[in-house]
Parts: sequence; C-alpha cells; structure tokens
Amino acid sequence: MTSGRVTIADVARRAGVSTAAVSKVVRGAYGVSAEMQAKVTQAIDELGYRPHAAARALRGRTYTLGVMLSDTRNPFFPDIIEGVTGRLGDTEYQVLLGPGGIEPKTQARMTDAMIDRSMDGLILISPVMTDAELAAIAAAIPVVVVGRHGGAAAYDAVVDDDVMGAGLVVDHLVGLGHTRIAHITHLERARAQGLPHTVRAEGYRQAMRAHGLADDVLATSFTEEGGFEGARELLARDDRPTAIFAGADIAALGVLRAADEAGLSVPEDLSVAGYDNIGIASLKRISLTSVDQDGHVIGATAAQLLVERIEGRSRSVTSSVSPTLIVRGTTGPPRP
Amino acid sequence: MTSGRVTIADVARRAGVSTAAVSKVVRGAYGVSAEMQAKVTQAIDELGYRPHAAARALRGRTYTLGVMLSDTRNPFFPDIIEGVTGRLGDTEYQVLLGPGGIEPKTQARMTDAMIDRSMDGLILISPVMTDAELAAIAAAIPVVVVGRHGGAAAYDAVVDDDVMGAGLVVDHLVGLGHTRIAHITHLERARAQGLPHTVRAEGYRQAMRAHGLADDVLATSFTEEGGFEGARELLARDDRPTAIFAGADIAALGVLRAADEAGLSVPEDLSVAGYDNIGIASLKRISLTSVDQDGHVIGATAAQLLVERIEGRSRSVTSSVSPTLIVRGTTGPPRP
DNA sequence: CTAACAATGGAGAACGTTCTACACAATACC
DNA sequence: GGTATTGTGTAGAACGTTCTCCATTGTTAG
Repeated sequence: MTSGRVTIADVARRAGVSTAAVSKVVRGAYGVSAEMQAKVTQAIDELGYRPHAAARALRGRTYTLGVMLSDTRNPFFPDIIEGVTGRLGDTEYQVLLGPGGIEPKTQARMTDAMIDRSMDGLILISPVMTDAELAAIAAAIPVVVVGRHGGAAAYDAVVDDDVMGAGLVVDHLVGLGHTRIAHITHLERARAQGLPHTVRAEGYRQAMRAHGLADDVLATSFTEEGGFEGARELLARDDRPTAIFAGADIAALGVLRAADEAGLSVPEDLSVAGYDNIGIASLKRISLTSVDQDGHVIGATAAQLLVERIEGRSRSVTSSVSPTLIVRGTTGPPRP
Repeated sequence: MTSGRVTIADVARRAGVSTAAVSKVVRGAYGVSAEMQAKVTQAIDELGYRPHAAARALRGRTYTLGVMLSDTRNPFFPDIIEGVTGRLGDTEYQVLLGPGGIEPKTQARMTDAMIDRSMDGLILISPVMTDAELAAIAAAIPVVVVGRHGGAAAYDAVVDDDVMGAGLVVDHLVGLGHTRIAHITHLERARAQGLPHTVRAEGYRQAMRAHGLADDVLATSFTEEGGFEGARELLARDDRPTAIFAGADIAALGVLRAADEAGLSVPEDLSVAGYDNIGIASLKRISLTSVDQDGHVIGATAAQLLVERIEGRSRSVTSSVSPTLIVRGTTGPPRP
C-alpha cells in the first residue's frame, strides 16, 4: 500500500479483470456474469474498496444530498434531519447539512457551494431567498423546498398545513368555551413570501370567522420577549382575551411569564397555546398546549420527493403535512 | 452556453491564455504578472466562473471541512457551528455538517463518507467511537476532536474544562453557605473514555474535598426524568441536601420539578444549578444558575486548529476552554 | 454452413482541475 | 559575448471514476 487509498484499479488487478468491469459491478450495471460478479465482489471485500465520491462526481452521481439549514437553532430541525436520514438509511445516498445562516446572501453562498460540490440534489429548509433565486437554483439541480408555502413549477415543496394547525387551536379553544381569543404573530419584515407565521395568522383569522368570532392579531416577534410584550399589551385591555394563541412556542413561553407577572393563573384565568411543540413544551413544569408538525414525516417526505426528482420525475409536487394538536395543561375552560 | 457549467477552459479561452495560467490566478500561485492577473480576473467575473470542487478534489484540496455531529439535539451544538463558521467566514473553506447519529457504527459510516468526499479535514463533536477507531480516522485525514477529554497524539482536541466548571459551581454554593451539596450525574454505560459527565463528577468531588466537605454523587441520567428521579431520592433523605448540582441543565429542570412537587421553594429551601447554559435556562420563568461553555470559542478554536493542521502543523495540540458560571435565580443562601 | 444476434468483457476517452517540467525572454554578472 | 539567473507562460500528465463504443465469444435461425 503506497498512497493509502484503494482504487478501482487495485480491485481490477486483484480480480484479474478490467476497471470497466469493476465499475459495472459496483454500479450494478447490465452485462455482468455471475462469475464476474463473485470475483469482483470478493476482491472489493478483501481490499476494503470504497468508491471515491469526488472522482465519481466528474462523470455521474455523487450520491450526496445536501440539506440547507437556514437556522440551526430551529427547534424542529433535528426531527426533519432524522426524517431525511431515516428515509435514506437503506439507500446509497448520504446526507450532508449546510449551515446557510439567516441572510439571503449567506444562504446563496451555501447553495452555490453545494452545487460546486456536485451534490445530486438539495433540500432547502425555510430558505429566505426570492422566488427568482430559488428558481435559478432549481434550474441547476433538483430541489425540494421545506416550510415555505406557494411552491413553484421548478421544484417540489413540503409544507406543514399551517392553516389547519391554526384552525385546530381555535377549534379547541372555542370548544372549551372561549370567545375572546387573541393571536400573537411575527412582524413581517422579510421579502420572502409564504412564510409560516403569515399563513398561521391567516389560518387563525379564517377559523375565527368560521366560528363567527372577531379576530384579534397582534404582531410582535417570535421570541420569548416578543411573546411577553405582546401578552402584556393584550392583558392590559379592558376586555382582555381569555385565551392567547402564540404562533410559536418560544413566544408562548413569554406569554406564560406575562401571565405570571400579572398574577393570572393558567389555565383558569388565561389559556395559552403555542405552535411547534418544541421539546420543553412537554416538560411537566411547562406543559404547553401546542401544535405538532411531525418533523419526521416532513423530512421523510422531502427525501422521498428529492430522490424521485433525481431519478427522473419532472412534474412538480407539493406535499402538505397535517399537524396535530397536543393538548396539555395550559389550556382549559375560561372562568364562567 | 451549452452544458451550463463554466469551466476553467472557458475562462482561458475568453482571456486568451492557457488553462494553467487561469489555475494559477485562481489559486493565487506564484508566477503571474499583473497584466495576466487582470485579464483572467476580468474573464472570471464576466463568465461567473466558480471552481468545481469535485474536480479539484482529484488533485488537491476541496476547501471543505466536515463537522460530524453525534447528536443534532445537543443544545450547544448550534453555538459550536457558529463558532466554526465564524472563524472560517473570511477564508475559502466551506463547512458541511454530517449527522452521525449516536451509534458508533453510524458515526463510522459518516466519517467514511466524509473521507470519501475528499474533505480536507474533520471536526468530530463528542464522537463515541473507540480510541483506536479515532486514531485510524486521524491517520487518513486531519482531525480535531471536540468534547472528549484525553486527546491522543494523532489528532488535536478541544475540551471544555469540566473540572473547572464543576469547581465553579461548588465554590459558588459553598460561598453562599451550603455544606450539603449533592451531584447528579449520568450513568456510565458507554465504552468511550473521558466523556464530559465523568469529568464533571470528578471535578465536583475534587472541589468538595478541597473545601473539606463530603461528596454525594447520584447517577441517574441526563434527562428531565433522570433529574426528577434523582432529586426525589435525594430530597427524601433525612439530612437532605440544601443544594443540588446537576451535571446537565436538562436534568436540572427535572430537579426543579421535583422541588415543586415536594413543596420546596427555590432557592430558599433548595438551590439548584445545572451545566451547559441551554437557551431556556435564561428564560425568566426558569432562571437557572448554570455553567456556560462558550460554544463559540470552542467552535472557533476547533476550526483554527484544524486549519493549522491541514496547512502543515504536525505536533498535536489540546486546547482547554474555560467555562464561566452564570448565576441566576435558582441559587441562593440556605435557610439558616 | 453461414448470417444474425445476444451476452459479456475491455479500451480508452472523457470529466475539470492541479502541478511538474519545461520553454522562452529579459536581465544580471563576469 | 557568453553564461547564470530570474520571471512568466504553457504543455500535458495525472487524479479515480463512468460510459460509449468495440471485440470476442457463443448461440440460434435459416
């Protein structure tokens, strides 16, 4: 062993055949006898040969899929990753993640880098670029976009049905007897269309209307502080709401703090619900009612669609994943 | 434009020079006149040329660094990533993350995959493989190991000074007047040596001894439930501790719940401290005293060491990052 | 018996870079 | 005026695969 790496030529020499034959066996291509198959497979095992992905890249596939993460702190991104890798576990594909940052510029740099590394396809999680940029990327490489409503013709999309999720919360609260239900959303500032918070707010409005109730949306931000400030404002009103639905769990935590400080007990004086079902929502001390997005299913679906695209499908698909409501201790009937 | 991708040959043709010349300019190599530099740079800009990483891989560098994550749910891994990318932001290197899973086998598969993709170096975060496997990987590619004590000659290591961190907590509690301080650790089950929880427990013991106090270590697990169970056992004792130091914040949350249920108020009846300073520790409603590991510094250091290794250093380095204690509302003087 | 065909294996040209070796010119030294 | 020396540019061979032909066998049909 001179240079470390075992190449296809080493295998060919060992098996006494040509490199072309080895390549055929490795790829499972047509035109290989059983005998050849056996010889080569044995040589591969003996030498511990693994194909060199970079060399493959120059001709065909790399069997590498890229997942661009817009925010590594996103609480359900681990679930999505697990869904992706789980779905791909028994295939030859490998998954690599690219931290894209939250700026359009850094995200573009990352997608470029992934394309330069000849990945076979890309999953973009909540990308913030414009539709035009997205289309340009999709023209260069198969793409599946996750978490952005209103997919385009050039790529596939997987979204949580945020309208439905918001509806589940409103239905639940109305079912408990609430009528004054406020919603805290994130202040719109990005140029990108179809971001989840917008859709959740719209779903909330639709559901309230369906129940014949007046909607009440306050825009702060999806942070603990944003939830706190929003709740404080809402709770200071004359006819304060009996329930607050925050568009994200992290904001719901701020709402809980505001309730604490106002001396209101939850859920007796105020019901609180969030969205995302982040890990700590299930801690007994928090026990936050929330909407769960099933990141596993989202990730698995995205992986599935991407592989289909790579292997030839050209018609574009948008898949909507239904969320479920997890009822916990922060919601209950209003005081009569 | 026929096939999409702009190659070095296209640039060479446009600038009227050889491909070798373009390559020199791109790499900033020696032997290029100012005039040549200008011509080529202009052609590159006009055509929007980007080097094809996979092709580069076959000869030299890929300018890609891999970070293997053992657990995507690890609460401070986003900080580490930010530290790494921040340190590398102004270089040519790109960072890709590989979800390695928590099994030795899947982690090995991921590191293999990264090597097959000709990455220039690897950062392994809390790998669970044996020292021998680690050494084998380090023989094939420059490696920096993060979060595992007792680094070896073949690779660099960055660790949090867990002994010091545990000491900070004990010193703080003793300073407040506590003498009965218990520690909850994680049940040892892995084959890997030098994992943080072991070192934290040892640091706790050392610090207690230094203060002339008796140590009291209980091993459950680093989960909310583990912290809860452990605390319940500790609090049922006759001379129950006045302070509990959990080796991880998630366990400390369980301790807080146990205190709630036992009707003990924090910090008057029981002081609680954690380790890791996870995001929610700073929420006002939790306000957990914790040890902060500064993931940014850890990540940045790891990136720095890896680049140095790649660029030629052969002597192995172990860097220890000092943690800091973040005092919040869950610790205070014991009741007299 | 020959033509046609299927099945199998191999030669060798890509793929887009890097990098060693060399060619050539201009300058410096004796 | 010849020989080093330096500076600048190019040719062309790698790197490890894939994949399109082509060559060689048998086999089958007529």
